[in-house]
Amino acid sequence: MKGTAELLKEHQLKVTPQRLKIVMMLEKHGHINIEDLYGEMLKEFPSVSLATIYKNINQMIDNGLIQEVKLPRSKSVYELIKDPHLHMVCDKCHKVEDVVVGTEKIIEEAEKLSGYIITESFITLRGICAECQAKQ
Amino acid sequence: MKGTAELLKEHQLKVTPQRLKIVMMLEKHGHINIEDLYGEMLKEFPSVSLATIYKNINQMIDNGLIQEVKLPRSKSVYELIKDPHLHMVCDKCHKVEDVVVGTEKIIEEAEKLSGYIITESFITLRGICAECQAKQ
DNA sequence: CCTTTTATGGAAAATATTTTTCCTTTAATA
DNA sequence: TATTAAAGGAAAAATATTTTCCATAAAAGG
Repeated sequence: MKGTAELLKEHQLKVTPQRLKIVMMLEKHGHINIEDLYGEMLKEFPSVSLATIYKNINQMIDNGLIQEVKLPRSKSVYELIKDPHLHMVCDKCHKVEDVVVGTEKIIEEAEKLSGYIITESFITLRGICAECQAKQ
Repeated sequence: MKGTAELLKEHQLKVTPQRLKIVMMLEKHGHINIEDLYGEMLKEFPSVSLATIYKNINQMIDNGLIQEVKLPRSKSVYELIKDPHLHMVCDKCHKVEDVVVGTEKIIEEAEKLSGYIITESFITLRGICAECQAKQ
């Protein structure tokens, strides 16, 4: 397993305590929004600034370490970049999960119908997660 | 064909000149963001307020007439609600187009893998449109 | 039509979100 | 260590969105 500090260095980002914490939060939660990230950061760095959060998130995006995930009906979350996957959002508990599903069929059909050459796909599915189904 | 005023009435929205213009812009452009919509509105209603744009857009969303489309790397656009479709965004000219593609396969596989019951899907594909390919 | 009711539009203020500036401190590297 | 470049934090600025308040306009009934 790759260390968090190494991950930062590989993306040309100096290793600072704040950045380590941000990446560790992403590793732990998978997906997190600015507000929640700021709240968590405050616990460990009581004087951290929202500007620091934004500056770091934007740099991590620019350097290809993380990406923004725009979700229907809610604020964007951020995640470490990994193999292509789609997102599932639960309408009840609002958790976000990754799922790896083959998308070649859809992409080929869309290319054929539209004439586009497609370079990237963004797929989000809304529904009720298994746990919330069980709770009803 | 259905009149614009009727469309508003069907969604419990009073017919006002400003609302007619907003819906006509959506009918004409297909997709438009707040900034561009405001710019177009100003041409016909020089004293229109951005608050009016936002209030109306939000009401039209609440009443099921339009929906927000969140796009990667750019501002949200709005569109009239119609049959399910996915969005294609051109990296060169930034236009947004609808394409109707069967998504059952992906959704079934995602449901099976995740245990979710899926109620809605949001798919956006990035690439180069046919016209921009021809231009190179 | 005219009146009444209720919602809308617009101006301004308020709130929320994101970015920038400026200066001190810290990380990297020699 | 000493040096250099970049990062963090406070505050302000910029941007985006929502709310408030009131005059006006749309809808519906008489």
